[in-house]
Amino acid sequence: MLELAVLGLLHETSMHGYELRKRLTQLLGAFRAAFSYGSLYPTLKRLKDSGYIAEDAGDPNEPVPPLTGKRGRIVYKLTAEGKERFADLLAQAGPETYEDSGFGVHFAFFSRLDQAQRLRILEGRRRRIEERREGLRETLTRSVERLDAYSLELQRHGLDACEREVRWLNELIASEQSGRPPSVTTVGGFVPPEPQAPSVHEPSEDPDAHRE
Amino acid sequence: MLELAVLGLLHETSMHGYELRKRLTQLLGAFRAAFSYGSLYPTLKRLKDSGYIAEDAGDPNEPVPPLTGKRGRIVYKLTAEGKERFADLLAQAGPETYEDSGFGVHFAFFSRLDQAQRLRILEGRRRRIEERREGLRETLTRSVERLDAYSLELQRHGLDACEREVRWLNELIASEQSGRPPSVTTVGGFVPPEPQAPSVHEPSEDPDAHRE
DNA sequence: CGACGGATGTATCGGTCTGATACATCGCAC
DNA sequence: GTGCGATGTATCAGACCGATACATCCGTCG
Repeated sequence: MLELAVLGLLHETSMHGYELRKRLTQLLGAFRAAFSYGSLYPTLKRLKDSGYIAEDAGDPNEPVPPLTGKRGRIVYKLTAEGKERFADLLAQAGPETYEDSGFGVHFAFFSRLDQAQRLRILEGRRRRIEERREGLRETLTRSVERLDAYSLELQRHGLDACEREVRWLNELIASEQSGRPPSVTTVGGFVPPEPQAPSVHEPSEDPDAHRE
Repeated sequence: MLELAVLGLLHETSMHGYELRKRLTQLLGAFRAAFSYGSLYPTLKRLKDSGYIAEDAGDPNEPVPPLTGKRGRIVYKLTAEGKERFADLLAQAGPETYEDSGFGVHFAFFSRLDQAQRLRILEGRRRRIEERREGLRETLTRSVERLDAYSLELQRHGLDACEREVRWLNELIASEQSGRPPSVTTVGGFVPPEPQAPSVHEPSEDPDAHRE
């Protein structure tokens, strides 16, 4: 997972470890806490040994900006093999792709996938969340007696979060299917009317209508 | 974390590993995926070696229910030291107590803490989520240009989730402060009117009014 | 009847990630 | 000029995951 994230970030710009972590934290802050240096630096070393990234000996026109002497920062750049590797990792969707952390990383680089791949991942994620949701519903209906008030409240909050995410995913999937770029300002569940030919049959209003 | 969760579950009933994992998944399904056997069984061994749990040689009145022969299930029970250990772990709130997984486990056993401890943990969690929320807000206002539409959507969804959780925590905190048990049926953000003396000043309607 | 799959049950292993820690430099404020 | 926070690289012990192995029990289907 970290590997994919690092390659993805270096795809945009060359960076050193410290900055990588900051960008990582910012980019994935929504879905996972943050990757720590304890995994970042070993990963960088591994990627370098594999030839996916290489030390970037600094642009001559930017002579080591603030840092000057000694063992300063180490800037990494993506190699051609690295780009290939990134594309492979991003496209091949293993089961962990739909887990919280994995999904966040994939989603962050969605613009590098085509529509079909995006749809596949979104639907896989939705399936995963729906399973979690069903589990919670079952717990809430079947074992109300066996759990104390706090546990129940926890289940309820989890269920609510699942339902929200499924709705979010449904909007994204509808967006993709209508060929439209991701939400312009879908803050309150409001989708702005876009000027577009009514191509297919539009899954209507029901946010839960899709198989099952 | 797993240690605390296992001790907490065995506090209620003696169980074997397989069932422990099922209960674990159910109880914490809302906040974390699940603990795997790869960490559960080593933890059980460690807890047993430490004397916090012990093999329960089966009730004589229930002579190994379905399983009969060979090396069947191993039922564990909590020892006196285990109960102490559980109380310690549950009460001492380290920084990881406010992380997703840690908070879920603590919350699940809230009924074994007193009101003051519950409030401390809820407020700590709220602080953590507020920090995450502020980070997301900053990203969304400051670096809109630098991120593509999908990354922005990810941030927005994360921000929404944070805001919801803060609101949830505020309700729980208000509940605790008014000495009332956790929500009876607070499904849609609706708090049923409860027959109770208007003890303190009731923080009114604003879900975000609390310091800051 | 036997064969097969799925739930139950215990257990280990390699690998990933975390949290703590160490250490060194830079720039700034007091 | 001295401390202090941000920048920067790096390692280590330990927690946890995913896969795998293996064995039993039970129901179903040919």
